[in-house]
Amino acid sequence: MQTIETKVICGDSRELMCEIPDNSVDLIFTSPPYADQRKSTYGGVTPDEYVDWFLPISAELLRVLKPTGTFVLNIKEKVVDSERSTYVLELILALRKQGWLWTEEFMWHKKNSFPGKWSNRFRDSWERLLQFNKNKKFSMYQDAVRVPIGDWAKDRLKNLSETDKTRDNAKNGSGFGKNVSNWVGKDTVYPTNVIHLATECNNKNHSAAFPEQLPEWFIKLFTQEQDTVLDPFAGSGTTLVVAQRMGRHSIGIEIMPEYCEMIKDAVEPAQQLLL
Amino acid sequence: MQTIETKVICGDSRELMCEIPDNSVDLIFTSPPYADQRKSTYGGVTPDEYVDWFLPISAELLRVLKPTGTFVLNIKEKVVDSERSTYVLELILALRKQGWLWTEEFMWHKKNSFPGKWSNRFRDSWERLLQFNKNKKFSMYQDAVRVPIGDWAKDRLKNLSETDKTRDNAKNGSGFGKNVSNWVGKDTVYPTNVIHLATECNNKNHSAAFPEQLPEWFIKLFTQEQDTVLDPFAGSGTTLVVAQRMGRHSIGIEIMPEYCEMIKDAVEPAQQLLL
DNA sequence: GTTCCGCATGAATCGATAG
DNA sequence: ACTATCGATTCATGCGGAA
Repeated sequence: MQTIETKVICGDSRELMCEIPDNSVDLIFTSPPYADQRKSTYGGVTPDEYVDWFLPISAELLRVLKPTGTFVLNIKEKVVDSERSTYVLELILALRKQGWLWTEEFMWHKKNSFPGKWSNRFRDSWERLLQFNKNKKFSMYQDAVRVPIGDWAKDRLKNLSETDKTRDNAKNGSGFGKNVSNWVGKDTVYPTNVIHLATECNNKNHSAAFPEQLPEWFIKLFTQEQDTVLDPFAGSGTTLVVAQRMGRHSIGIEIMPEYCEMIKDAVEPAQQLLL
Repeated sequence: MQTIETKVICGDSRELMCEIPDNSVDLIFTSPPYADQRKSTYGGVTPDEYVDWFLPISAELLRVLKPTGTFVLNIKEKVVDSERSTYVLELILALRKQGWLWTEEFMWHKKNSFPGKWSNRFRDSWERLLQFNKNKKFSMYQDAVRVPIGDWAKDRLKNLSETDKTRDNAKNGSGFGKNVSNWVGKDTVYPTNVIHLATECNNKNHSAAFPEQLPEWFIKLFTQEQDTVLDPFAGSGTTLVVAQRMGRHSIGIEIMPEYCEMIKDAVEPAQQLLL
């Protein structure tokens, strides 16, 4: 019997992250408020201010993340005056200067982004998932996210299986059939850096910025049970809910009181995990 | 009867672009050599040098492009020392300083990306298609690239009963209901900014960096017949071949003599177009 | 004339080994 | 220590020969 802790902190990430000890977090997964032209909305930071606003927070993230931990940032720049803003590009460069390694850029392909039409552009149906690390060596559990092999394989391999396996065994004779081991259990493969998920329909009363499968995928990939996940912009709490369900400790910080209450309702204060 | 001209120039883009008149090109579609760690390979430019190497070329591109024209750049940064290089980000910022507008970033999802397995990353399965313009107003022929409606949309529309539509119309007036009425009975929709194509499998004697459908899509989207397409890094000539077949004039520049000959063999010197 | 299957082949990346 | 080269790993695709 193990306890899974899910901690919700209400307030500003810039002030409250000091409560979190150094090198204590295995995964940071967050989707910060995107820069917006309009001020005075939730987290209304303009594109110009964005990097300066973010850097103090990421400095704290760098402090609390374990050396083997990973920071995943879900973000997509908006269109301002017919152009894509460049603040995300500038943020990546600034984070590297701050000491982060920019390990990878995953792409989330939002399959069913809602229809719409503009004269000078098509619907935006992808978002960036930027992976940053403190060191070149970090924890990654690739087998946790294997996916079924593509449909092409079913057609190609269906008549091939039994006869081909025996033939390969006979031919090699001596050694342990190298090829055979490749074919056996070949119904899953490793994924790529393109993540194919539908956006969630907001069937509940609150809408999340991303579907539960998105944090789930990264939590599987970068953490094990009993590890700790941090979301400094918890929003409606999707990351925390998923982390708790998956047996990971989690910490969420959220500045909007109504979201805070929502998260507290959504998560159990302490969940018992059977080991 | 109209003549379609396909011009192949052998040599260095930096020197030979001066032959092209100002404001004469409708679309630049190119895939420059990606930055490479090793020197002394084809186009061996290191990541550090890349921006400085590219800017003189893009200055010429800015000159020859029509005010309503579009520049599409296919590129993807490699991994260097366990990190993604940042030269593409820096290039985008530098191009904006040079006067280009960064209108959009399309995503090419390569379904059959190069295989491999590593301890710290998955296979890279996408490339950037950066769209730059000289002005906010540019030519775009969206109807030319309509795609068959996706299965998800079929399901969605199928389950959408009359009452649903009325209710939605009543609820928020504009928006969903209106769009749906546009959709009903249609079997094509506008695409998104994610392009889903497999790379060409080179069992032929020529290999191209990208499949013909890639330039084809952008040529459809940004040009009409009799327009002019430029590829300053023509490579095996895919862009030119496609442009010619689609009834667009084209100019290609290529520095490697053997590729040059290949292109000249692949394209007809002057194609007769029946109007 | 179809359909089926074997095979080669990539805009790759890491880690070990060698100079 | 620092760089250059090489082998191992892996999967979707289209061609061509076979059934």
